[in-house]
Amino acid sequence: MTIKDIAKECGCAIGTVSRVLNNHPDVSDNMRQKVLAIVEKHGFVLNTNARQLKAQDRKNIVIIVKGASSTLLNGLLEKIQKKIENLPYTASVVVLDENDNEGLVATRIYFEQKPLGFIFLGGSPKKLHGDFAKVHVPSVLISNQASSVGSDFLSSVSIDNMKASFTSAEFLVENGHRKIGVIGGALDSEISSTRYEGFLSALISAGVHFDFDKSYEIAKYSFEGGALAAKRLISKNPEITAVFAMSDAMAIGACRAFQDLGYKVPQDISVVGFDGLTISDYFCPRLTTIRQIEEELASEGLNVLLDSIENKAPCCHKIVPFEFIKGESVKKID
Amino acid sequence: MTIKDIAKECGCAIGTVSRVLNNHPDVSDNMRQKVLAIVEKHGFVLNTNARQLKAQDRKNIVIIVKGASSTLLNGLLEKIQKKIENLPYTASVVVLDENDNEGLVATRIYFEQKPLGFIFLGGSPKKLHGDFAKVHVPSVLISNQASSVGSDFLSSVSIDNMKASFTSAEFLVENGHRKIGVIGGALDSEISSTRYEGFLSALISAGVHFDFDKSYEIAKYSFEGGALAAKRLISKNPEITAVFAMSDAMAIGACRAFQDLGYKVPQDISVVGFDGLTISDYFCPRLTTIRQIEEELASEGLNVLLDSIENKAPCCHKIVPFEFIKGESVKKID
DNA sequence: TTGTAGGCGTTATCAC
DNA sequence: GTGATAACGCCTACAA
Repeated sequence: MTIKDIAKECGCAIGTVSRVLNNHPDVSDNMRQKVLAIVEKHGFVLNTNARQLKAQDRKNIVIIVKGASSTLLNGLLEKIQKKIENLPYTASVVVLDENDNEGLVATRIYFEQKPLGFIFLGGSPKKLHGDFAKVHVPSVLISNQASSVGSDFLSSVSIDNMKASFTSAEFLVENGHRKIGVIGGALDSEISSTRYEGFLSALISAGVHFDFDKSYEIAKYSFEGGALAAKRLISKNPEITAVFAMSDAMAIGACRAFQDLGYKVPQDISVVGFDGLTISDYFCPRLTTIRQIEEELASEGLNVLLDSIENKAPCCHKIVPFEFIKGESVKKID
Repeated sequence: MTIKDIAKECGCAIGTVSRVLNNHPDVSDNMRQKVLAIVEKHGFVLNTNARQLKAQDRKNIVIIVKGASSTLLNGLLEKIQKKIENLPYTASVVVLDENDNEGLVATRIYFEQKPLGFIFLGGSPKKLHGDFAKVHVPSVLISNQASSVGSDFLSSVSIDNMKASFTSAEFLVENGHRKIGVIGGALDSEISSTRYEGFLSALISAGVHFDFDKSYEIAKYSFEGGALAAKRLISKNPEITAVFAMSDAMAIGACRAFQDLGYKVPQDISVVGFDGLTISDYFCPRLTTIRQIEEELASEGLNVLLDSIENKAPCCHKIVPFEFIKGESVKKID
């Protein structure tokens, strides 16, 4: 069933049908009704491929979500999709797992679909090198800093990770903690190293020593990763009184592991997280954490992208505010 | 940049370029290399719209996810996308929030894109009536039963919710609980009413009375919903010794609320959940729950859909096994 | 082995 | 207001 069939059945030309279906004004009411009736009768709709082939301007924005398990990213995704709905664009979503390479995927999609732009929800600037340099459409990385990529097309919106981790670490120190363990990602990840830096400078400015080999455990950003790392950490360094975890998921995993080993949180050991996931407010104990404000991240991210797309604004790297959540997972010690 | 430009630059005809790009055998190696080199140099790829316009067979499957916040669904989504990648189909994803109408959205997409089929991750059979009846392509609802819809195109894959909730409730009863509260959805939702039915029949067969008005609290399937309902429940019926929550999220919310009110779980009150989310194994206490096996749900769901698409198999409603997780959130009482 | 040309379903620009 | 007709980018007989 094509526009042609409709035209034939209607006894008119295809142009007329097209005009009706595209709400062009220059069609007689009479004809319009007639066409509409037949269209309705067959439940006919225009072929999207043909339209887009013709109307050579795709208005699609591709959203690439890294790690389906992150509640933060899913909240963002929903918000952004909702916003785009009200704009003259469409959005398509690709969900990747931790091991996929978002840069490669984006590059493939770029050539296949020629979207207007990309939004990366999570994902690492590290993966946005190499092939991705060929992608010459505006993109924005949300929740991570991407200035290190040095691309003319890639913007980013994130919180000040350094300051945030500084704040958390400072809070631990202020509460009397001196022997602090860290559960974080490998330091070749920009985000992990930035958070580590912030943590470290808080300790340094408080005159607290930190022994990397003894007190830093590398883990995956997940419940399981946090739990495993917590066990390794406590066994090689049983004196620690607090743990700085680089994500809420890790923090929760760590809490679980500590409880399993007979330590109570925060009575026996304090834990701080990072992200401010919904669950962190329902977990027992409520997590002390850094909340990334979804609304802020989502709307700023989209704004930056649209500004690049519509006004050819140069790429930029925005910092949005975060919130320190006091929670209940840190105990004051002497 | 089109096939034509490549041909010109290459000094050959567009047919040759097309053949190279489609891996046709009848091209001289010489020519092939030459074309490939130029294609590579420009990073050129064929226009998807034009191909599909021509090859009139769209191979797209649309996945509609209801409620971005569910970890269960997101795990499923990732698995299904991965599976489809290895098949001669593409998949596109739409994420809806709790308030959207998945039936309406699917209907719109059906007419706009004419996909091969739909996969609903979560969502309610209730919403798949009405307009959705016009959607004449195979679809499958995953994690809920859809036989009640009575559509010839809509299959479903789910666990036996009745048996699962029976199992949970039975476990509570076996552990000495007689005064049990329920935190569930409104009973006009098929899933909630089925789970309630299973719960009830376990109580009945154990000779335990259940007073709906006094002991059933309607809540949203979320942490917050569970927490609010738990507070209402305990204030109107402080004698309960256990709570049957219809989702892990609700159960976690309830645990949080109980702790806030000074009740310890499971010492003072027992809680069972439903879903078997990853967090349920990390929460403190570990949740007693029903695990829906993602792998099973994902692969069965896709199989059912593909069987309908490829072999015109009639729609069917499959039951996949669940797992009862004992956890630590139920205490044996006398 | 390679080039040519018609057509996929639509839109838009012409005439009429 | 309406009807032809030429693109859009690609594939594929068919011809050379």
